[in-house]
Amino acid sequence: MAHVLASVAWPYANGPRHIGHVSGFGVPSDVFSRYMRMAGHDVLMVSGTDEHGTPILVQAEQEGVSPRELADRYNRVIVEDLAALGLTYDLFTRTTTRNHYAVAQEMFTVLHRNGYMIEQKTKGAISPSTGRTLPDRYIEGTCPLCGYDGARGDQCDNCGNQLDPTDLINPRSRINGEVPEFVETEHFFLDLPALADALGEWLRSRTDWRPNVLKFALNLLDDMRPRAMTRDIDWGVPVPLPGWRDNPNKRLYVWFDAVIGYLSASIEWARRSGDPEAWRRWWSNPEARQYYFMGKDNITFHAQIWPAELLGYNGAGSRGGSPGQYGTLQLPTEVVSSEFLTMEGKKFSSSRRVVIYVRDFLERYDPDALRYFIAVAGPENTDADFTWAEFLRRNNDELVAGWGNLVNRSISMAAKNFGAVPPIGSAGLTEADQRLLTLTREAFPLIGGLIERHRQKQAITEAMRVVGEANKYLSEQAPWKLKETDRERMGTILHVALQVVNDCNTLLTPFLPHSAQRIHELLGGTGRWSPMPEIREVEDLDGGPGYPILTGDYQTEARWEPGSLPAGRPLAPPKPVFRKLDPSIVDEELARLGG
RNA sequence: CGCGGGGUGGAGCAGUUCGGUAGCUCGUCGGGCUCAUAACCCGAAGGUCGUGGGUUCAAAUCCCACCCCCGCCA
Repeated sequence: MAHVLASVAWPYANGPRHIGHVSGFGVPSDVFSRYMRMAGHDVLMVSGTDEHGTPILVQAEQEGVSPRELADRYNRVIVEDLAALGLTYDLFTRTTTRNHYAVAQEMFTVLHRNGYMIEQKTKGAISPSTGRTLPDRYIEGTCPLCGYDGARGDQCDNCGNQLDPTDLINPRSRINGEVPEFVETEHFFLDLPALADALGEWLRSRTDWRPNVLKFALNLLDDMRPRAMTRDIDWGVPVPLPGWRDNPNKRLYVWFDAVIGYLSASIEWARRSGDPEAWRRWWSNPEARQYYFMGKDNITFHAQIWPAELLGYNGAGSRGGSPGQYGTLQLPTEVVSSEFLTMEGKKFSSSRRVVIYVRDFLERYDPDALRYFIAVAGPENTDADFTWAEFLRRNNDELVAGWGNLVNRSISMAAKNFGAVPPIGSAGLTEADQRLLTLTREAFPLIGGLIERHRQKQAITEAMRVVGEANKYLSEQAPWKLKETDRERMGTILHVALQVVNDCNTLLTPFLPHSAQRIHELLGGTGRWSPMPEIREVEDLDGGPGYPILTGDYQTEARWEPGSLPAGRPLAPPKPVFRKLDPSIVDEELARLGG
């Protein structure tokens, strides 16, 4: 038994999340966590909505509400969506809690005390009308190198060169078109060069990551410059230093505080659990394992910035130092990053309506249908494309025709002919029976190992292969032909088939938890098999406004091992578990997409 | 001229780390079965593994050059 921290990327609360988002961080982290719990590990899965930063302000202005109101609105939408997908967070919170502010400030304070936050004057762009930092990507103008007019402050999309906002010819704000002002401003920079050696040592000891993630992370080591961790902005966590704390226009950089969310959420979870120190089992214990789930755009922050913050907090960089009140904190065991999902060959884009929001998807389709698609065809190691035609095919030809049909044909034959799980006949088991049972038993360590190594595509494919073997077994044994001639043998075959259906259901539980619960019940099981998260309205622990959290009790009898359905357990004729979709949905959905 | 990913039978992908008869799911065609959501099972057709060189007894897999596609704050 190990302590396993599942740290799931924090969705940004400036709008509803689409299926690309949840394919990167959501489903993979839940599959992993559900499996690890079934395998007997003590899992803590935490996340929340990321609610600071300029895009929230921009969106709030567009919608004519305060940033807090906007964050409240989308926090709730996102919480509801993640709950509907069945993602089993121990705590899904938000970055606007008092607890988070305190933890983020403790991290900053100790990093500063240890010498890893250096104060520097820089030239920064601000919006003259609001006085706020104008982030590089919100500035556009003409590229000085290629003359392209739509170049952004950080990079030109036409020629690909990295730019500085001051390089741009005719710079203007993408938010409101005004000309940015470049002013001298003071900020705190995370001293990455002082942490580079420690970071490199840690990263080079990570040998079993997905190769593309590791390669990307190692590349980052080549360019370690100090990075600003404060902003000229009035929305965010105050900078906890004299002269800064009360300055309404200086705040911590959104990414500085967002990654701290993993720690603050763990602490919040512990405080709510009644044992305020419980979080240390995952953070202070060198034997514990920490996995971070995200899309590839977040690799920089999880393989560089966050480990650097931790190393600096621990006093492990070249400037030395000592940890603060949390003690030495553990660095990530693995940064598990997905690639990107595209939509009908195009990049997701809300403005161009090349998008399908989680909420809209779940209004028309079942959560397990989406979870199946993401698990079997998602962007695990390479970009993947979501098309409605492919979704239809995967759902109808694989999920319904393969797995759903196996469940349905075996239970319904047993129910109609025996009304219960039939016993093994006096002739015992044949070689074919043994073969199928053995093959199913052997699938447990194989598939478990694959999930543990984050090879979920291969894992679910292997589970579906067992399903295929069971369908083949039924066709070869043809129990329906024995109704009049050898009822006992018919019972044996169905007994074997039902055991395998039960075990396949266990193997598929991490991927398809909603249907797993139903199949568990169709097989006469009682109680909770695959638990679901619940939304709970809570008070802020330190006197702030209340908010909804996602949490749950995920203890169940489900174990990652072959089960045993007792002969004689009553069975009723089943209703289909999975919905077959009409091919017309493809055209309907395509018509909903823009452009 | 940057960084990252990719180009394998009709579709989607695995295999490339440590070279050795080209594999999976689906589709197509033919057959079987009828328990099951017209689902299931068997068989067949279909690929010069982006292009051109090179290394090697042997290359999808290693080396060099080139072409094309897709991303670059989710």
